Amino acid sequence: MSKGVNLKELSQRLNLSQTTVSRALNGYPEVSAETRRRVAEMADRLGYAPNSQARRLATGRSMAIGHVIPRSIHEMMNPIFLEFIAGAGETYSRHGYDMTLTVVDDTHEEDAYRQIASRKKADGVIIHSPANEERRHLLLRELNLPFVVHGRIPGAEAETTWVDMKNRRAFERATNLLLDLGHTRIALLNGLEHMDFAHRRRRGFEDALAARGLAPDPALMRRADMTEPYGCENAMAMLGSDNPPTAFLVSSMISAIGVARAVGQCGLKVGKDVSIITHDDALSFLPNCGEVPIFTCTRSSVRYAGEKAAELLLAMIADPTAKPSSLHMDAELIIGQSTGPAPSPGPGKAAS
Amino acid sequence: MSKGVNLKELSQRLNLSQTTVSRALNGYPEVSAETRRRVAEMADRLGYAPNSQARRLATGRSMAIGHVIPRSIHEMMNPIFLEFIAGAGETYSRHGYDMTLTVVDDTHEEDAYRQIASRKKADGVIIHSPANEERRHLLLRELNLPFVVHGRIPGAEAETTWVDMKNRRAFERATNLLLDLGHTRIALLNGLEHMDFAHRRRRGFEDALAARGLAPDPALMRRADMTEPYGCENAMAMLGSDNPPTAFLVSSMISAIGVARAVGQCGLKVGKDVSIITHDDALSFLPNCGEVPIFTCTRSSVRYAGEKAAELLLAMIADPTAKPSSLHMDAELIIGQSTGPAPSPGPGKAAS
DNA sequence: GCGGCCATCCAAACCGCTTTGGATTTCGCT
DNA sequence: AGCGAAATCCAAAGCGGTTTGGATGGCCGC
Repeated sequence: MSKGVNLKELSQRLNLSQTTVSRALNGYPEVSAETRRRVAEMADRLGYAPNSQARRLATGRSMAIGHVIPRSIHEMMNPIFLEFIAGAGETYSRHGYDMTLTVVDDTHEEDAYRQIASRKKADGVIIHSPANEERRHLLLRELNLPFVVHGRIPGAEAETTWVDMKNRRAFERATNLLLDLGHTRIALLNGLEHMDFAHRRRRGFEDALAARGLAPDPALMRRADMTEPYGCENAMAMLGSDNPPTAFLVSSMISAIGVARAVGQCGLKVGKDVSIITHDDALSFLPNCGEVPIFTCTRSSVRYAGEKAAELLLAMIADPTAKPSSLHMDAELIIGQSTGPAPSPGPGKAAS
Repeated sequence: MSKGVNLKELSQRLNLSQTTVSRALNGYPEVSAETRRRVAEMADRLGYAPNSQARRLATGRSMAIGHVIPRSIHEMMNPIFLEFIAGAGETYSRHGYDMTLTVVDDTHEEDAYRQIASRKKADGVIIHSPANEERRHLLLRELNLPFVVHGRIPGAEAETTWVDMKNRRAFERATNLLLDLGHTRIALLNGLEHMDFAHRRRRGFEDALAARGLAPDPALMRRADMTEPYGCENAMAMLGSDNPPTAFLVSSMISAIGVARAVGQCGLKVGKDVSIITHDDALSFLPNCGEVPIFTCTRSSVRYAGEKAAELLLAMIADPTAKPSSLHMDAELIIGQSTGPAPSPGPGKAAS
């Protein structure tokens, strides 16, 4: 635990060559057990730790994974992004990799990737929240930089490695649940639909309606950044209209909380007068659990997705020739307190 | 924009030495204008970019700032942390620094710092959310690793560089506002008080009460992770008690939303029957603005704090001999829709 | 005409590690 | 004994930059 010796000093103290010491520490076989022991002991007596820059230079691997976040992402995806990062970070550190974040404004995103590639700042990157017409994967391919996608790139599913949940399926099931409860006027508060995930969710919603011969009502569909006020304002407007929805399908817990606030402000009860189903990314600061969760939801842990995406990326780096393999996760459909049978339509309904 | 040449190849193509090329590119004076031009031109024709590992090794500076997040932090501070990071990240990239995150479980936090120091992974670090009895700064001092604190370390204010808001003052003012509105039963939903910021906030609350000769009621004080359910459940319990509060002072928007939900569920109106003041970290996904913000709040941008903390750290690295200099920011007190005069006490009050 | 001073440029050392290509010793086996 | 294989270990060559300590040549002043 002293100041910090380097390999040279360490090897001198041991009367061994740098080669042998290096090999002993890195677990190569051509060194005797006894020597290895001596080396290990001296190494930690002197508090030796290899300089990572030197090691990286020598091995040609930067032992880091890059995440570039354009401002547009982190404006809205904030909490989800961090949760993903937290999951990925664990995997990285377990494998001795570092994680570097680059915050850039949207116009410099491409530059950021080029820099990572040309200056060898990372061995691979993660693509976050792919859009409908995505181009980053083409650039990365050209730069020869391994990557995995959190989400899917439409049209490139087969040739890329990705981790995603079944967005369409989840919202289809959620919609069916509402339909089964008798709701027919269902509002959709979606995320920005130029993002792939939101696009798929809408399809799930529409498919479920169509399967029962219902057409979606454009007046009940919104798309935007998934903030709390977004949920509240739109729900308020819809509930105030003359043909209000009896149920909401919401793309994020945060907006769902806003919807719940609106419902309360209208003097209605969530789960009784108005049903809400939300997607739940299992964010740690927005727990939706307990005996009966507050919100009925489709749940899929973003954190877990981060862990898995990281594993796939590291595997890809370790063996660049391997075929792309992806992870397609089902969301859980969890019944909470926010759903109930559709209220009977007739006005002036009697009690009980 | 070709594959990627290195300095050697570049210098050969130019019939110059590596020395000269390196100097030309790094802006040293001992190279003629003409040569510099030629070098620059060829460099970008061949798409030359210096290998960062090599440069780091040669210069001995890692050009990176480390952030280590123990699991305990990111469980609860999630969104705030990311917002800070986003601010800091901008500063870093503007100065050519990288940002590396290390996610560790609490027991390995110290190891993480030791590794950063001994393997030279970063030139400095940021200490996040200091506790009441904090020890990280001692370790970092011992490791000789420059750092700045986001928040303050009690007892070490003078000898460390930090960026913090005036927590005590903010909550004192907020409490005074409520008192001025006639509220006397004010509940405090605080963050975990083993953290310095929460501790200060409570003092602000208590000081304001004391100044008017009021004693805080322990039944109206809570401390915990600032989740949404935390706000809701506790507000619910307090509002259901036989001597309920008429106002809430909350440490985080997220919990405040929970409080608002509870108020609604009790059939009461926020800003009329019950007042709420929250601290607002100006998180981008929880906007609390508009003509009249939803919540009356004390606001201080965490993002800005991140930018500033990063600047201080980089300055400190550039000149290690400089005296510690800190940034102590005032929070804005912003009147929103969630506060109003205390309702008249008498039960069975007549209308209007 | 000559020493001195800039202005330019370069060869080589160095940063701290990994890895190649032997050298040396030991040992089993015929 | 003799020999090849196996076990250990090492000197030195990278990795791709930066930086030190000169070289070289032109120009000025005396």
